[in-house]
Amino acid sequence: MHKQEAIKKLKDHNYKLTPQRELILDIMLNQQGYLSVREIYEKVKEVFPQVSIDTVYRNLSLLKDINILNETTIGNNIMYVMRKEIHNHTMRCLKCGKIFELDICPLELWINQIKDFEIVDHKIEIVGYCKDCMSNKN
Amino acid sequence: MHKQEAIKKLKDHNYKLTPQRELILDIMLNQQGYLSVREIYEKVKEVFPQVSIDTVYRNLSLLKDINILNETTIGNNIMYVMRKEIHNHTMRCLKCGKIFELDICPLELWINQIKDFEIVDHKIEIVGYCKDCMSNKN
DNA sequence: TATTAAATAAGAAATATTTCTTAATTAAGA
DNA sequence: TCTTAATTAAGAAATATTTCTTATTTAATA
Repeated sequence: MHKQEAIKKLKDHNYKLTPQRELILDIMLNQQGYLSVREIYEKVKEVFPQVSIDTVYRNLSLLKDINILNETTIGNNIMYVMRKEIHNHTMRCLKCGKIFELDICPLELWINQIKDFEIVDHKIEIVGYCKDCMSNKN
Repeated sequence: MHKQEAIKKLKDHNYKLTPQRELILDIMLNQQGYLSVREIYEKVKEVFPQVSIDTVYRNLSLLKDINILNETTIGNNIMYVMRKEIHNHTMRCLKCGKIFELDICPLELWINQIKDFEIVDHKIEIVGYCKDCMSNKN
């Protein structure tokens, strides 16, 4: 997702491009992994110290509603990440051979925590049994 | 980590094996991925409806202290998983070729959310630059 | 530039999470 | 079975997160 694309989506829905909203967009565009609301709020405050946390909640939720961000819940925690169009990760069924796209990247949750390694690329290969083959593996 | 091993660790530290503590251990042993404190608390309550959430916090923290559980923070959320001895996932440096062990499995955070697929195995391959080679890639 | 619907900050309110205190209970070993 | 240090439940307290209300400000378009 490019910035112009995101801005167009906002306009198409008659939402305004406020400085706060644009900053949140920039933060998410410059971020590989998932961030919690609090982490995003802290980053916004660096530029707008007076920002209301309500503004952050409101905008993240809105950006999710118009499919700019993906929202996920880990434990009790709401987290956001830029939406991806390309699906690099798949699950392959050992029985029927069907390939299922993983619309999430498990690595994105960890990327922020890996400090001593500059990640260039990664592959994830999951194998197992799909819904249809689960009960009939032979 | 097997149950007897965990119990021995408790005894070695002069900790008692209470029913609540044993249940928490069982829950974690029967769980592939990370769970939040709340998720664990809900499971404990199914057996001990009167359990205090403080008991859950206390025991999880204790089990982490004696290296039975791994604790991680995702966003604002504390999560726990059984400690693994086997490191299946590595990061390989493109420059010096060194292999670094990943003591976490990024997939464990997602495993609980994958409902329609029975995972048998998975591989994660990360490539990039290690700390020493980051600034000198040629 | 004037208009107006959308968005904002501020603060309160509602929930949720985490830690603490205390008195009662209990696991484990003598 | 007795003893005792460890553990517990209960409830309060301290924090943290999320939502709501209101008055004010502002982006976008005419």
